[in-house]
Parts: sequence; structure tokens; C-alpha cells
Amino acid sequence: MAGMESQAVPSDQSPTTADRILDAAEDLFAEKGYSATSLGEVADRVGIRSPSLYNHFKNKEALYQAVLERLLADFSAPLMELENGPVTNDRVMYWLETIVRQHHANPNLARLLQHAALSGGPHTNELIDRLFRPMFAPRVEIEGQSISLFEDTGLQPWAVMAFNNLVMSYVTMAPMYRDLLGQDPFGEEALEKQLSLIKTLLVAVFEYKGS
Amino acid sequence: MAGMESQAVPSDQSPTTADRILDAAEDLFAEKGYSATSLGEVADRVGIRSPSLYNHFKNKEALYQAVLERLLADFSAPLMELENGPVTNDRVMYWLETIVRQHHANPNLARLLQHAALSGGPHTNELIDRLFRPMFAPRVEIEGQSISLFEDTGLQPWAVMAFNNLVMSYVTMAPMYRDLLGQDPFGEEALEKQLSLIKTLLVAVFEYKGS
DNA sequence: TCGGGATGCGCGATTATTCACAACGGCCCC
DNA sequence: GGGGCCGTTGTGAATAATCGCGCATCCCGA
Repeated sequence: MAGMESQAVPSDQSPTTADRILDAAEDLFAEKGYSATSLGEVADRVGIRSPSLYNHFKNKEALYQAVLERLLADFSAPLMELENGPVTNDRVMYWLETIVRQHHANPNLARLLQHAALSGGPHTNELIDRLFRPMFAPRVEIEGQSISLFEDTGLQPWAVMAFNNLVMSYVTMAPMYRDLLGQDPFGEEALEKQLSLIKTLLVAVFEYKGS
Repeated sequence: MAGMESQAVPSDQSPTTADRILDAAEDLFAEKGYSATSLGEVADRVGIRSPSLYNHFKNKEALYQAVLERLLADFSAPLMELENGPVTNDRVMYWLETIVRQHHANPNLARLLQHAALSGGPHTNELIDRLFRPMFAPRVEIEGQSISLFEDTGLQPWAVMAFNNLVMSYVTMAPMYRDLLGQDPFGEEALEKQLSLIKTLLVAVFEYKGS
């Protein structure tokens, strides 16, 4: 789940111990949250003893920050791409699809963010600043009447967050989907269904001209 | 936040110690999750020492179950009401509004559920069974073409879950909304905005007849 | 031989849980 | 009405487990 992240190394060689620690820690932090994750468990997954972790990371907090950094690097890319051009309906649609696929490929960032938001701890702010704040920075230009549907009602930022929540909460609620819908929530079939649903919603919003 | 729950007692008298423990525990479990919540902190909020908790609850797990029970009793009511009649667009709309208001009034159930889903622990199943499973039980009758928009594409349960996620993730992401939108996410103004947004989405879906 | 990395040991803090015991209120019986 | 009694609710002390983390040591490959 956290295995095939960005790697600067030439690809074929086996990952360094530090990377394997990051992988294990990412999964555990995402699953149980910061304080409920024990370094002993991280070490167990890597196959070393817990004091060995300190050869690679200063302490638990530093390990968490490193995990966060690696995730944020991956996930802030699509938005920067969106803003490299006019914000049309089509490109918003494409951006949303990219995000959905990305969270399906690695659900851990959504889970980490959800843990942070729930406990309102100090980690929350960095995540907000790096993931969402850029969305509401003074925009280059917003074109088309579609998105301005919300703009003039003051609902636009709320709508943006709503679609984000739609994507991320699917991932954070995945175990529920498995049991309720009887389907692997991260399988190809489920991905197609979620994409189709979100697109339907988005198109409906685009075509809706007010009651 | 967890103060004015259902009370069988004549109302005016001060709440029992057990109730005050439940209130404190509910807030803490919802904020930090099960294992990150310490009984010492619960006891502190009540104003007693932690061993005293054992006079009212067998152990930590039993306390958690009691908290859950009280919440589920409150939150499963609206759905039962929905199913006491034809499932028309108007009544679905009304049901959704009720749910939104309920989660705004007490965000703790959504938070508890989110913690459970994230860690996929044993608490998840009971929540699913009591909150969501009834939604997908063989229905009495679904009327109107609106909802069947999803039905014949096999997306209907997904759509139901999507709107639920929309409501619940707003609550679990509340700290983010406070910082991003600069507004108390549980204030009256925010509630109106979220209601308006969700209604807009729902109407858009109702009126959308396929691209 | 040198040094990065793994280890065993152990300290101090926190945690859930148990237990013996004290305060207190009501209740029966004389 | 008063004295003994008991059940409820509180307490401090103690226990065993777990955790983050520091330290001295050792191993192994360059």
C-alpha cells in the first residue's frame, strides 16, 4: 500500500531501510493515528528492533513529518497542474478524476488528514496549508458560468470542499464500503463506479441552472 | 457538546455521575479515538479519580459501548421515520435535512464512526449494522423516476453513501473548515450554507436526466 | 580498521485495572 | 429517636504492561 512511492534511486535496487521504515510508518499512522501507533509495531513490520529506528529518524515526531512530506509531495502535483491553465469545466472534471485515481492508488494521505482533522492536533495546519489553501488563493481566472453558479451565492469554496470530501471520505470509509456493498473498495470495478458517480454529480451541478 | 442528550429522568435534577462520565467519554472518544483516550482524562473532566469510573462501568470497553449505545439510539430515529411512508423526492430531501441538523447538533457520532472506519477495528461492524444496513434492506417501494436514475445504473447505494459522506465528512473535517473558510463550522450561518449546498446538489441530481 | 547500523538493556512516564478502605445515606429494629 | 447495618460511591496505593527514548556495545562490509 505504501510500497511504490516516489523513489529517487535508480529503481531496480532494493529500498533502503529508511524507506522501508517510511512505508511501514505511513500505513500505521494512516490506520491508527499518531499517538495510537507504537514505534515497536513499526519496527516489527520492518523486521528490526525499535531502537534501530533512531538510526534513521530523530524521534517519533520526525518520522511522522517525513511520512507527511513524502505524501504531500505526491499529492500536491495535480492541483498545480490545474492552475497551469484556464479553469474550465473539462479541466475541473479531469482534475477531479486524477485526484480520485490518486487516492485510490494510495489512501494514506486522506486517512492521515482525517486523523489530524478529528483530533485537531498541531499536524492539521500543515496539511491544510499545503493541500487546500492553494485552492482558495486568489485565482487566475475562472471561466464559464458553471462554476460561478456557486460563486455568486457564496457557496463556491463550500462546493470545492464538498467534492473533495466526497473523494476523501470514500477512502477513509473504505472498510464500511467493503461490508455494505460486498466489494473490494479499492478494486478496479469499485474505482469505475465511484468515478462514474462523481462525474454524474459534477455534470449535474454543471448543468443545473438554479431551481 | 454531549450535554443535552436523551434523559429519562424528570429533567430538572442534576445529571447522575454515570451520565457525566458518558458525556465526557463521548467527547473524548470522538476526538481522539478509542485507544488514544485515557481513562484518567475522562475522570479529570468529570472531576473524580480514574478508579472511581469502575464503580459505574466494568472497564474501558464497556464505557465505549455505553457511549455508542446512547448515540445510536438518537441517530437511528430519522431513518425509521423515512421508511414509514413512500420514499418520494420531497421526503428524501426532508430526511437529508434532518440528518444534517442532527449531526450539527452533535458531531460525535460521525467522529466515532470515522475513527472506527479508519482503524477498521471491531467497533466498525456494529456501527454499520445499526446505521447503514437498514438503508439497503429490501425496500418497501421506491417511487418517482428520480432515485431510479441511479438504480438502473447500479449506482444507487453508492449515491446514498455519497450523500451520507457529504454530511458526515463535513463534521469530521470541521477544524479544517474553521481555518479555511474563517467561520465557526457549527454556527447557524455555516449550517444554512451547508444545507443550501446539499439541497442544491440533491436537486441537481433529481433534475438531471442523464447526459 | 573504521564506522554506520543493528541490538540488548534499562530508565521514566503513562496506562488500565485491582484492592482495601473511608465517607455517607437510607433502612430496619429496638 | 437512636444505634447498628449495608449498599453506593468515592479514594490512594499498588501492579503489570506498554511506550518513547538514551546508551553502551557489537557486528559486518568497505
